[in-house]
Formats: sequence, structure tokens, C-alpha cells
Amino acid sequence: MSSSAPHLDPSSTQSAANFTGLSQIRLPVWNYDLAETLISGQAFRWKLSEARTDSEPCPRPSNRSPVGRIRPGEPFDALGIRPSRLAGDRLALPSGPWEGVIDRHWVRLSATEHAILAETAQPASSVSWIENYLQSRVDLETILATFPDDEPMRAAVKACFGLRILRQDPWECLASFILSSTKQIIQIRQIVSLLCERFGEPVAVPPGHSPAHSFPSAQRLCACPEAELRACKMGFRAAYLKGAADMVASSAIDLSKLSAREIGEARESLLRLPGVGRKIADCVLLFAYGFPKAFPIDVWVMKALRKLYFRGRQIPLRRLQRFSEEHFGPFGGYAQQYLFHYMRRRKRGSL
DNA sequence: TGCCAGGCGCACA
DNA sequence: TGTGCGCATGGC
Repeated sequence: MSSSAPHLDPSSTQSAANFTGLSQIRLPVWNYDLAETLISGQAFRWKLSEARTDSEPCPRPSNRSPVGRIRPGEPFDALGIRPSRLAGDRLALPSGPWEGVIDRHWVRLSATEHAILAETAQPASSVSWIENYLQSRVDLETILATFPDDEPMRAAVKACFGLRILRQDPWECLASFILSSTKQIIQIRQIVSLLCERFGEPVAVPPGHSPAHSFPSAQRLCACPEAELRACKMGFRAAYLKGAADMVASSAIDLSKLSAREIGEARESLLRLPGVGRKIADCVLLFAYGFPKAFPIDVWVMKALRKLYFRGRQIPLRRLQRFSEEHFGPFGGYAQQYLFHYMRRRKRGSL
């Protein structure tokens, strides 16, 4: 069974529709970096809001270095991120707000000093769904305290402080990572966007806003001809996605029951799906089910482990997996995401 | 223009 | 058990 992360106990509040016509939910947070979390390659549906104001950097956890001010008019790159300019060890990130769809809720997220403001097009019956997705009540410092006290981890935490692991819908997470194989994150976002646009259900958006769609169900995708999936630019991954959708829709695998299993059993179940190997299975275990020991090793993490812990030697993947299980502690999955994001930042020249 | 990307499945040694 | 290759596509 997946062990739960340590939790704080602030209370979230919800207010009725305001003059903008949007309902607002205020989530108290501490040490939460919304921008780092949403762009770190664990979810693929977040983009900068159509209503962004464009002038201030995103508020960052207050016990770390402030970031540099962004100059109006600087272009955004393909991911919606401005060319990086550093203040101290932190990247200047766009202010948001960010827009995305969680289940069937269109959501706009903004960060303030000690809260995340979530705006929805329709009043929500509760706040638990968004607290759960954002993991806003998780006590990050307790998790970080379990990381190994070595130089690579200290550097990664310093650079990405406030990054959280989201808790995504299992099918959306699984399907998205099946599509991630040998694709850049920007391309995965494009494929997922096309998939939702063509096969998802429309969701309520603010007046005048462009349409938004839910992530298509397994039932919907298994009914699609493979050629229509390929038309979403996913190439050979279309057969994998369709095969996995078939198994989920036919109940050959019950995604709703994996969270109650031991991590090894849950992983074995996921590995039965076409297009799912150890890496993708661990992504789903970590990002959808919250198994804190799941440690996806992709090309970035493999390079990081070899370079930072084995002096660049060509250590076999199996040995790296054993090393990761032993070295990174009970929240190894969190440590992995910090290393992954840190390495990508360094590669992009933003660190 | 060529390299590479949050891999996987398969054949082969 | 490990290695090499093919698979589509597009960003950089």
C-alpha cells in the first residue's frame, strides 16, 4: 500500500462566484512553488493563462532567494517559460496564472505568498479534489529531511525548493506517460492537448474563454481507430495507447485497486500493459498513486546518478535501481523529481 | 542538417 | 542478463 506523505493542517476556504463569474478556492500553503511544480514534467496539461498579467515573477517560497524581475515584452519559449535569468540560484519563472483541467474542472491557479488561489468556472461541491491534486497540505520540510545529506541532493533542493509531487488521475497519468516515450516534454504537451481537444468532453469555461476539454476516457480511446490516434502526432505510441485503453476499458486491469496494493504488486500489474515498462510504471506509481518509493529512471536521471554518484561510469540500469532504492530513503520518488528537474535546468542553462 | 527526446518490445548473443 | 535496433515526430 502507498504510504501517505506527512501533512500540515491548514484549512482551505471556498467563496461563491465573484464579479468575474468565477468561484474561488484559497488553499493555504507553505514552501510550495507552484511554477516549479507545474512545469517539472510530471503533468502535461498546464499552460499560462489567457488572462496573465505578464509583469511579476511568480511568488516563491519565502525562505529562499528572491528571483529577478521579468521585463515586460520578453518572449516566452515554447513551454511558456521566459528565457532564464537568474537571481541567486533561482530561475525567473512566469507569474502565471496557470490554466488546466483537473478531472472535469477547468481551473486557473495563481500563487500568492502563502496560498494558492484556484478559480473555477463553476462552484465546486468541495475543495478536497484540488487539495488532493496539488498535495497542498503535504509537509514538504519533513519530506526533504529524509533526503540523503550529500552534495547532489543539497544542490537539487536548493535549486528547486518548493517543488511538489502532484496526485494525478491514474488513467490520465498512465496514458500521458505511454505517450512520453522518446518525446520531449513540449511535444508530449502538444500530443496530450490534441488528444483532449479531439476526444475529450467539453468542460465549463469562463465566458469568452477558448474551449477546454477533459482527458478522454479509456472507453473513448479504445473505440478510436488507431489512425485517428496517430493523427494526434503520437506515431508508434498509438498502438500502445490503444492497447492499454482496451485493457483498462475491458477491466483486464482495474486501475482503481492498485493504490491498495504493495508497490511491487502494483508495478507488476502496470507492466502487463502494452507500452509500459519499468520507467513508465514507476511514473504512474509516483505521480498518480503516490507511492513515495517509486523511482522512475529515465535518461536524465540515469545521467544524473552516473555523473553525481558514480563518477560518470557506465553503471547498468539494474544496479542504479538497487542504488536508488537504498540511497534515497522513504521519499525517494520526491528525491528523483528534484534530481530530474535539476538536471534539466542545468542542461537548459538555467542553472 | 543532424542530434536527441521523462522508452518499449523484440531478437540475438 | 545485456546489447542493439526499429519505431514517428518535431524541437533545437
